[in-house]
Amino acid sequence: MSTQTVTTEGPRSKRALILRAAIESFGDDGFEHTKWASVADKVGIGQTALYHYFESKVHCLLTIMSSELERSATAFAAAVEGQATPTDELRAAVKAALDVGPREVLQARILQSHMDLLASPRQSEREEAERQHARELVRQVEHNWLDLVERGIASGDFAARDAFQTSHMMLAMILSVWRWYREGGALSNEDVREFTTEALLRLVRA
Amino acid sequence: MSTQTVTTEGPRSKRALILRAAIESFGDDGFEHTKWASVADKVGIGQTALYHYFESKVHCLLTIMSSELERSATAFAAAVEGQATPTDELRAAVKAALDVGPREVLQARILQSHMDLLASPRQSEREEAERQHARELVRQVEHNWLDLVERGIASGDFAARDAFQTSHMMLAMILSVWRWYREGGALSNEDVREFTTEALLRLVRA
DNA sequence: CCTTGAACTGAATCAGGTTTGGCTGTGGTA
DNA sequence: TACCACAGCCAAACCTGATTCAGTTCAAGG
Repeated sequence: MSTQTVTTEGPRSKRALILRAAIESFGDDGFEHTKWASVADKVGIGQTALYHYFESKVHCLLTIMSSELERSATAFAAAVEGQATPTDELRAAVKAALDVGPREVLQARILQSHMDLLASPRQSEREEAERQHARELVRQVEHNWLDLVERGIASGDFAARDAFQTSHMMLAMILSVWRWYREGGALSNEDVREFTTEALLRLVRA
Repeated sequence: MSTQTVTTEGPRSKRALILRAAIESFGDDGFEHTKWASVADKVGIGQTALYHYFESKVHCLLTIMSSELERSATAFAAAVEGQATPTDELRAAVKAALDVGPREVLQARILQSHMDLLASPRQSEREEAERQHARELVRQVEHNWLDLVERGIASGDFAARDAFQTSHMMLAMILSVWRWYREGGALSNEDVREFTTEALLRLVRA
């Protein structure tokens, strides 16, 4: 028995396929609107087989959210690494945040739409663990930006203003892009990055 | 028979009470997490009585969203009315958007969390009608801000930059407040309004 | 009184996520 | 070679919570 979800991926594992299918479905049709069974269909397995890999539909969602958070946290660190000034760091961080493929866009949208899920505790042990993990990563991402702002203020590159509000606002400005941005729309990814970077700099510059 | 929802409020109608209870529950615990029946309990009626007023749980949610959109659209119009310059208009609009009571904060949060619901069509007629209505109001609100930006650019008060991206970003900056703001927290409503207004002005000013 | 319709209800029904119990095939090992 | 453990899978039963059914109550108007 047991719905002991796998931690070490076996060679025949369909975990990655399920995640991929779930991201597409959740991203395109919305989480509550997609039937868990339809994800199974997409992968080509029975509905109950899903429970071999995830404890529940929500657990799968939390996993997707964590993975997106993980990506954006590490991308930030990598981008900022070795930049000369806070201004350059900011440019690099924005590029890292916005220069992503279509799957990451979907993940970002999914993450944003269900951020509130991280607020209240989960019944199940594994779900709760995943939630805690995601919360930690959120803190990490927020901390990354807060730190950047504070470095900028300390160095005099950025104006001395409430760093907390500033960093939250920056994050909101960046993430808001996914609300309206569509691949192949009037504005290219490059355009958006350029605009967003300048907007952020206008916001913080001394 | 029929679940013909009431359009003209009768004197014994509990519609307003239901909405009030639903806003509290959806706002505090989240829409998917609150049981429709518990809303009925809160009001003191049987679960099925809810269907006399709303076609479904989602229909109630859509109604709440519309009402919040309506409020913010008209508040914007009223605030901007009669201001001398686009800069003054912006100040007034931000004040109108952020100077709201606790119930409106909840409604704003509910609205944001379920914006994606407006994307895909609904099965039921009345739900779909309410969705269309809400979409129209969203367009209206976005249009309000876009217009403001364009007026500002035309008058030379604001710098000439992509008005579409600018207005979306402004909206995001304002709405992001509800993600972290809590009544009685370290920052007063006044503080936040002040900070946000200045941030927006820095963003658009020529 | 009698009728009408808003307001309401308890008892089904239904949909979808989840649990149960068991089957299959592969890789390691005695 | 025989066997074992366990990842991977499934059909059918189950449970929860939203929704529908088939009425009942009650206040106002004629």
